[in-house]
Amino acid sequence: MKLEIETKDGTFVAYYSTIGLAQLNFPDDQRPGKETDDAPASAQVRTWHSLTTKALKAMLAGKKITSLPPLDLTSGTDFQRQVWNGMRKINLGRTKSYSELAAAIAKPKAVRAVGGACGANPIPVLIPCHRVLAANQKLGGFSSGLPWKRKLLAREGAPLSLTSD
DNA sequence: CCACGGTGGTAGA
DNA sequence: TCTACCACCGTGG
Repeated sequence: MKLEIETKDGTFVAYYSTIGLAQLNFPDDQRPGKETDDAPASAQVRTWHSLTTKALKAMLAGKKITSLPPLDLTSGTDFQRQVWNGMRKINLGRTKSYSELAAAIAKPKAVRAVGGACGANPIPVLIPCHRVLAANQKLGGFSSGLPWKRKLLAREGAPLSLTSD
């Protein structure tokens, strides 16, 4: 099930499975989604979508998220889910480096793999992959465009010493 | 600044 | 299996 979200920053696209929110795309991001059918959204999906919309707009405004729909992370591997869970613990306005995050899930040497897991994150913004920086406070990468990463961090007031354009 | 080796996980052949 | 990627990190010119 595919539904759009209009924001001041463009139109995001959310995909829902029977479990919950499965994917969120940035505006103009053509990442393929798991669209199953075009039946009308069930009452449950509409409830989820309203939560997603509210949460996304809060994030874009740099505000704290109060509630989230259930997330369908079954597309990821165990390792990727560990990483995603780990980064959901990073608070608003805080950042962690890839190596700190690797240490947080008890795999201090799996640093590069953590980077890979961030890129595989199907639900950016709500799973705050943008709060993960490289070691020296450098920006690192971002699959859907570095400008978004900068923008999100700036909106929530995260410290950005070096921007490494 | 750049080059390089050591890493762990993933996708594809 | 084996191999070639990586949103990394430290060290060393």
